[in-house]
Amino acid sequence: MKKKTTIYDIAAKLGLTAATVSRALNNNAKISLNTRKLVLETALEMNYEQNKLALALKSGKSYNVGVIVPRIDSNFFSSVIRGIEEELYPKGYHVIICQTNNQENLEIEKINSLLNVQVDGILMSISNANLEEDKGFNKLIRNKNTPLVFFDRKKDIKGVSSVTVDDFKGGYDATKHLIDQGCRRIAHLFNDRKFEIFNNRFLGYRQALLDNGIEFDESLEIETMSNVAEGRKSAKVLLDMDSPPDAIFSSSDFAALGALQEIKECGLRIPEDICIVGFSNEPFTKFMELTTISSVDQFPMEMGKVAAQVFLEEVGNTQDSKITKNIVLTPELIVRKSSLKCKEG
Amino acid sequence: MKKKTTIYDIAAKLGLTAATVSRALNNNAKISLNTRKLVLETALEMNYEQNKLALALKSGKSYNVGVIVPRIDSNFFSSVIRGIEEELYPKGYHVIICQTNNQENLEIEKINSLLNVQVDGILMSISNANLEEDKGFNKLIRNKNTPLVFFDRKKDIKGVSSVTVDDFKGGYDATKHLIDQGCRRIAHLFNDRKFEIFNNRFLGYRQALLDNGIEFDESLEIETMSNVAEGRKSAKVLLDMDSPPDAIFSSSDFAALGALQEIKECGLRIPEDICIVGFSNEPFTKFMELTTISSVDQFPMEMGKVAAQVFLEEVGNTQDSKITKNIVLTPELIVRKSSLKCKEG
DNA sequence: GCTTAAATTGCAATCGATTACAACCTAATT
DNA sequence: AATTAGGTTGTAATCGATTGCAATTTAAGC
Repeated sequence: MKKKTTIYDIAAKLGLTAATVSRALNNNAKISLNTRKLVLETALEMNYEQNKLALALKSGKSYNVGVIVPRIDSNFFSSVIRGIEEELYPKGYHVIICQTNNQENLEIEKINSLLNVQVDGILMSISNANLEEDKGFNKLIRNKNTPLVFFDRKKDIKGVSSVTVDDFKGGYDATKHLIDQGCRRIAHLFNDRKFEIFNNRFLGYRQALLDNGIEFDESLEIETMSNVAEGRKSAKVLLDMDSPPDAIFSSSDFAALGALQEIKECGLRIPEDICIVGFSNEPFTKFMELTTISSVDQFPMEMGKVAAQVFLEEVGNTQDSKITKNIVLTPELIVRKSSLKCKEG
Repeated sequence: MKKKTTIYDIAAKLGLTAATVSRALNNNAKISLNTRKLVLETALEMNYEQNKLALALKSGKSYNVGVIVPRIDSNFFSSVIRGIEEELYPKGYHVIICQTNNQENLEIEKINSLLNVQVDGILMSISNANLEEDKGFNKLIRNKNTPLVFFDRKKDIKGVSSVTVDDFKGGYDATKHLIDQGCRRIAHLFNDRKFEIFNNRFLGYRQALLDNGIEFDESLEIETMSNVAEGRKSAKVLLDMDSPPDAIFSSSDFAALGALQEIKECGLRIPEDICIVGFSNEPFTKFMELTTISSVDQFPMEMGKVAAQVFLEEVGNTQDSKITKNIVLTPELIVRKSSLKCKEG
């Protein structure tokens, strides 16, 4: 059984035409009941399976979508992809994965690569916010046949839909929660503000302070990359201050963890002395041995599902009047031990 | 710019034939330097991009591989997939993701689905070890055109290659390490032994005890599912014993964490009173605030790369004499605070 | 200047499926 | 009995690229 059987094989065996077989198989056209039954039986017998490649070429639809992420082995992105796959598979689509490692050139290259294999759409989280509108994107946009949907990290390009999370609200809620816990000197570990997501968390933090009559203190705002070591370093700086903060809101769970470790090592208590809230709801935040970490959940799987739905709408929409959707999901603050002073919260 | 340009468009513009254009584009046949240059320039001008779908249909190679996992949003599987993608993309392949949620029927369905879209190979981690050799697998094997490679969780089918980790050694090393730390009553939280991987960890544990003159005690061997709550439950059982263990080797990091939490809450110290070693080296094991958890690293990304290499060999091998490879990777015990009594380890 | 070989390019089939249109047969209507 | 409608099936083009073979042009050899 080397070669796969085609409709021609079936046709030959039955003394029919491929056209007839095709129609019988598709139940569609008016084929006599007899031949239809005959074809169906023979197809089963000969182990026939439709070659979707041929179909794709003929129909112009590959039923493949490409997903581009910086890396797949991060809880956030793999959860988004899970959502995408679960939403799209039942509709007949397959999901092709591409990683960029945050390299701009790879980003463009993989977009083109996906277009070459005739994907019906591309869902992506851009790695670099600074990216000017260049070749790859322009080509995507110009040729309206291939819908593009951004998720989480988007670029403002007209005609391109996006699904993001309300980072401003996330930052705001986290900060407000800390204020409600009685904290007044609230530090913020923020990440590169050139990224919309980080900037919005920052702005939410500032606004919450403002709304509650707390003046922001720039010395409490420390740029910190998203890893444990950097979190520790920033915490050290904060603890060395004359009047250290009584809370830290970190735009990254990893930095939050680093801060937590540093603070505990200095003999301070969490949340009694210093409250901590992170961002992203990484799995480990709830897997702490003692002090689970409060964090902001972004519902990545849900984000994937919604992005998939937006894509489905766009491919389904035959009109030229494509409506651009910019969907913003609402994040949710998950309060855990690291920030819960009063149990009656 | 609605429609994509094809070689026919180029040919028409140049008063040539598609055949000539194709050859010029492929540098291959003997096309005069003039026309070649002309074609190349025009192609660039018209923004031509090869339609890989047409190529795939013609050549019989889609340059797509399917990867089937129970779920993608687990650190282990997403790391494997990362490895696969990084290894395969440079060779011109794209990776299609499928999830089974551990449902057997979905497993078969997705195999067939992938075969229908003409993937050049399938890499998979089976969800259920009990699976009898049924339709989907048989079809794959019978039609030797599509290589199949198992990773991590395999099935013994002749003619099918696999890449796994030496779970026996992982279990052995973890246990031996605990013995070296002076532990003598070593408990084991194991998972469903119908799975080869869990059974091998179990056997490694037993063998290490045997080799070091420690008799195994069945009451210290508790079947425990891979989650925090179950880990706590089992730890409770162990702590309630007349002579509780002085160490726990868990076949799951999640169960290990549960045990750690339970033990700490009971006021016992780790590692002084009880040592703990987990399995899988989940990210959170090193992100503990105080007591980082020792664990066995399975090098999932490496596993993905190796599985991809095996696939590449199999597609590259035109001979009918396919050699089945069963590669076993060596895991590595990562010793952390939860099991390190003597600092001079 | 004519034959022959070499260099280019075109023709047409192929991959596997779909589908508009044509053709055929059968049975019903007048 | 002839016309017609309806039901079935075949013919051939199409999707976009590749490739063996044929055809043509060009250049070389004598």
